[in-house]
Amino acid sequence: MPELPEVEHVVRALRPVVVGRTIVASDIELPKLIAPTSVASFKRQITGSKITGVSRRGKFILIQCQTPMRRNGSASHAHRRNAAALPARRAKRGASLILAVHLRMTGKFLYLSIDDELPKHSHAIFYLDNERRLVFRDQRKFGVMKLFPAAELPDTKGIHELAPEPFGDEFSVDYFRETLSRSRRTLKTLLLDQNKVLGLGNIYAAEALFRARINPFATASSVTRPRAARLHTAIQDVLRFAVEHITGSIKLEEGFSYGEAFESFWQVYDREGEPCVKCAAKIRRVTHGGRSTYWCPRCQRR
DNA sequence: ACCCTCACCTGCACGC
DNA sequence: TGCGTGCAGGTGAGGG
Repeated sequence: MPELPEVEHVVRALRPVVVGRTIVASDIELPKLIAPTSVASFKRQITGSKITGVSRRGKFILIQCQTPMRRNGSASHAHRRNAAALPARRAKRGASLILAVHLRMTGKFLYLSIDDELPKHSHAIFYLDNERRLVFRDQRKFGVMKLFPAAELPDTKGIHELAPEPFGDEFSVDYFRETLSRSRRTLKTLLLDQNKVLGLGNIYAAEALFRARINPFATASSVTRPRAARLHTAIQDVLRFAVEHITGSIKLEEGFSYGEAFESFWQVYDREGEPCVKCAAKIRRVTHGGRSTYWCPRCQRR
């Protein structure tokens, strides 16, 4: 159930095992996973393409693929357009595609050998040229996959609106303060808006607010400069800590696990009624819109 | 632009 | 044992 650190972990785990591999065949068991693209079109485009890179934008996993040179009329429309627009030598290499994957709540990648049994909820299977399968499974079926020409990445809906990466220069204290000052929503809500602050989910938002000692229900625009700076630091610290401590291999089981350091890492999330680690007050929880917010009523008074 | 509710799905833990 | 309820780390649509 991934927030940015979990997605980053998946990217790092995928990269060494799939980059350089060619997808020789695929099965899509759940057409809505790739909608509105049809299964036939998806397979036609992806089959034979070589995975050239795996990266991340926010919580999207971006798998770069290079389609092979096509001989005749079997070329895709995108390829044909490129062939017309670009020099012949470039066109011969085929099209550059991106498979953007969002895991949502329960999406996972598995890297299986050919005789490993497919687990339940395996919705997409990519057969690689080394007798292995890259499997996407997703119990709740919320995950999405989208295949499009690499050139369209900057314009892709859902991606181009995303806020700057939390570890990039663009996500500065100034940017953060500006963003807060323009919103009258509560901090908790704002921190979950991927177009404003990128990478947090329900857990890390709660943890960042706790570390910054700021009330989740404070109005964003009313947060003082020093508090905004504190929260900015807390966001980066929380995400960085998680990225550094998530462990586990996609070769074996379900994506990732948390190292021992995590034992004491979640200080408020899922700890309703337990004593605050700093002041021993009882951690509180409220739900709105089906989502829980956890906080310490004493440390995060306002 | 915002807020709220609902929707998308399955499974698990809980209380009776 | 079962059954009903609420909850789950994400996001988007639709109405106000």
